[in-house]
Amino acid sequence: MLPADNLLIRQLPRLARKRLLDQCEPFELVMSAELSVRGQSLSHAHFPVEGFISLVIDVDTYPALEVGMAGREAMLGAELLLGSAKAPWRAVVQGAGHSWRIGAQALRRECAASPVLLKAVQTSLLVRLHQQALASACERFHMIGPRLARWLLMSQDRAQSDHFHVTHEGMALMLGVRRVGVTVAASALQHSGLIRYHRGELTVLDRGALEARACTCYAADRALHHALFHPGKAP
Amino acid sequence: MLPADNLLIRQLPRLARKRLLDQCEPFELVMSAELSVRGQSLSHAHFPVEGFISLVIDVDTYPALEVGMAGREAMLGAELLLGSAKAPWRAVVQGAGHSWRIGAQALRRECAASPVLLKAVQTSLLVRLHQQALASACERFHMIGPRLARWLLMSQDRAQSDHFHVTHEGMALMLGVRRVGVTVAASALQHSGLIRYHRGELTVLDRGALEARACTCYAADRALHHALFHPGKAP
DNA sequence: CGGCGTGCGTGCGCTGTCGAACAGTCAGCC
DNA sequence: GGCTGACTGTTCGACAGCGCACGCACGCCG
Repeated sequence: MLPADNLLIRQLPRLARKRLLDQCEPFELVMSAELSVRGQSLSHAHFPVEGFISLVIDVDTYPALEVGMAGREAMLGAELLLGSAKAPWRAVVQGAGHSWRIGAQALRRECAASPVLLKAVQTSLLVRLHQQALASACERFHMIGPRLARWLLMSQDRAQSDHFHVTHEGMALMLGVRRVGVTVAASALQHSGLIRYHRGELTVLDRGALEARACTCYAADRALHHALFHPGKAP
Repeated sequence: MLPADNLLIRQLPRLARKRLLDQCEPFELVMSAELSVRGQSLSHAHFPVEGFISLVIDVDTYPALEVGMAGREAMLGAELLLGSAKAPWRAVVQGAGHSWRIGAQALRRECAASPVLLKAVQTSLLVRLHQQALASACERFHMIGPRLARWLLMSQDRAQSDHFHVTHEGMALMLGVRRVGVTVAASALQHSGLIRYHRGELTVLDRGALEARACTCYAADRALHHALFHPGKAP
């Protein structure tokens, strides 16, 4: 793997990048591993290179619900800047792969020493804040089909592959719906030839069509990310 | 009004408080005024003393949806610390009253100069992040009745009065439901003697019973706030 | 005092999702 | 080669909330 192939790290100037990487250690993201559990502070921040991580919240006895995602375009643990409070969510590995991780204290130290890193982490946090606000509305208003399409697109972006491992059950937990609901929605997508899946192996066949079926939140999310990380540039 | 009767300001040590207030100017929160509009950066941060402010997001053609609240226990604009990006939400005054406001640049300057202020603003931001995550789940899973009860309690806390002005239409916009849905839920509460209302004037009669009817998010929200602002202390 | 706008209550049919339960199918393993 | 566990598909009744539409009541203002 290219040592800096996390986009947040890659955009750092050479010196700052080296400083940061010196403090990081490689970490293997293992499918379904939990990098943090509810009510505990995060010990490390992660900069995924290949895999990706979902932030999942549990309320009452309801299934589960994804409230955020972090892949190579972002980081997990930007909120460590704000203090080491216990988070109400779990961080679950959704896609296996390599990542860089850095201890909470070291991250704060590096941010204090490197304004450009600080800025990157802050922006990452701002993205999270905005994404969560949009996600609230998505959960309230949008239907399963479009939400599933959106989730597939976002996962594909982060998995950097048109093929990844996920079951209906797993998607149901992310979307906060029943497994059966996902089966219906996914069947429709498969029959239309947009995706193909078989026993947990899912392949995206037609991204364009999927984008057309996704709720507006997908486009909004990308626009947001772009606006914050590349202000001023055309899309 | 007591000059520092915003809880965030009040908890500052005397010197830091004075420094901050010197940079602030009084600002009148007028009912239904919009302190920021979608897609524009916030020009000032606010520390409400009496009124309170809702963060509202608009998606597609759907009604509206509240994604955050700020009253005397908090501040509006903590995210200015992270940069001055355009926010995807509107800030709407829900309860009239006094507030202190400070320019975005001045806020950043003061935070740089006063670690204790910085810490307070950071904690405020962390609270927002956690609240939004919980709110997502609330929007996905909970029913209108409990959500309405929760909203009434949260509003009462911030209005610091058992009486405030709000119509069914207004509550419907906050909860992202139809006005009729609120009418039904509110009637039930009124018939049970928990609240009383008449043409936009609403009074909470039985807080305890309301808490029993509210979804778990109300207790969760309070616990969160308490844990972050008063770590270590018993509830 | 009569009109009009705002706020509140009710009814009806529709639909997306839920909960529960069950059947079929494929993969790997002893 | 058959068993076992994981994954997928289907069905059924129930129901919360939706969109739409109509009616009523209060209060302000000319």
